[in-house]
Amino acid sequence: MSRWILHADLDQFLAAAELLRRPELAGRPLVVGGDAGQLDDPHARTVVATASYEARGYGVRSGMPMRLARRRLAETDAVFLPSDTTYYEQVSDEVMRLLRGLGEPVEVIGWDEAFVGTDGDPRELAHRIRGTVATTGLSCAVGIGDNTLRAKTATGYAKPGGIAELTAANWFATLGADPPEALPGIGRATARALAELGITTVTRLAESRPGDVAARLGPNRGPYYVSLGRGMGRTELETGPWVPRSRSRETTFPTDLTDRAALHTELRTLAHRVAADVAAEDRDCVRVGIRVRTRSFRTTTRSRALDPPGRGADAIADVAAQLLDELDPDRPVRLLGVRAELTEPA
DNA sequence: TCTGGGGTCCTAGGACCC
DNA sequence: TCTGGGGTCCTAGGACCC
Repeated sequence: MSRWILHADLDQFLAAAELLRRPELAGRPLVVGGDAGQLDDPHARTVVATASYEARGYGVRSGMPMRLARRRLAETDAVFLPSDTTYYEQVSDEVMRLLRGLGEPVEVIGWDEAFVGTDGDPRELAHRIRGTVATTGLSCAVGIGDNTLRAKTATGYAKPGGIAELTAANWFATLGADPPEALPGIGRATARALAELGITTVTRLAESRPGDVAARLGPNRGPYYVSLGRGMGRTELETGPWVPRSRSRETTFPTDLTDRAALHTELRTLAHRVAADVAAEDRDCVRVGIRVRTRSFRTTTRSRALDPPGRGADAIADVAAQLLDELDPDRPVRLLGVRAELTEPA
């Protein structure tokens, strides 16, 4: 247990990582997203993964359709780069290695985010984290909190590249009047459900009766949301390596597929990629799932135990094919995905 | 906003068993 | 079989995060 929790969040990570190896692009709007093969396809159905701060100045945001981003940046000297996940993982690994070298407990929670705990001076550590990250050529914002939730929420006030602090002492003064969506873990759907209960601010959420929220949002989630409103979080960090529980691959096709044989070909390709990922983990698959999204954006999933568990590509592909046959989509398919649930690691 | 890809966790209903 | 209550597993879907 740590007296203080710090949350470090790398600034515009994918764009910043690209600038590390292409410093000549500094200052120009930069947008990262899509695969290398789709970059020049004007019809590709991709979205923005990360926009640099310059690009954000033109209203470009993560998750925005790439075609819209191109339109917004049409009159600029913007640069568009495909996602290079292998490279980002390398850069991320190096940053996390340096953070672990600080001598404090570290919990990695994503490519560009980590919690660091300390019983010492949190301001001093925050500056040390920023200095350490700076040695890689990247920068980060740091949130200081008395638990994980307050630290992560604080980072929102620190971006980009600053330091902010949220504790029990200033929690409600800082965001009590904000909508519940200001809290990590509460999205649009939950916010709407809370609004129907008359809960429109963090303070009102904190003052709600857990049972009332549970009746609407579930026996565990309800009380959990109330605890979020109160600013409660963990003070214990999970410092072990991240162990994936599943591996999946999915593809959105440039144009919808209707041909059954073509769907099966794509499904097998995905299943073999998943099988390779499973084998790379040196674990077995216990359950195979597929995901089908049709033209109307309606998404359906099916899954079945793999009996016996294993990692054979054909065994995984055969179950996926069975599930697709049983689902038998009668509408044009825009996305196909295959997922493997994994055994516990050895 | 014609809406990616890779993950995690929770919920709820039905099956099944005692 | 005019029929209870509960636990657990399986499955589909929803919500959220980066």
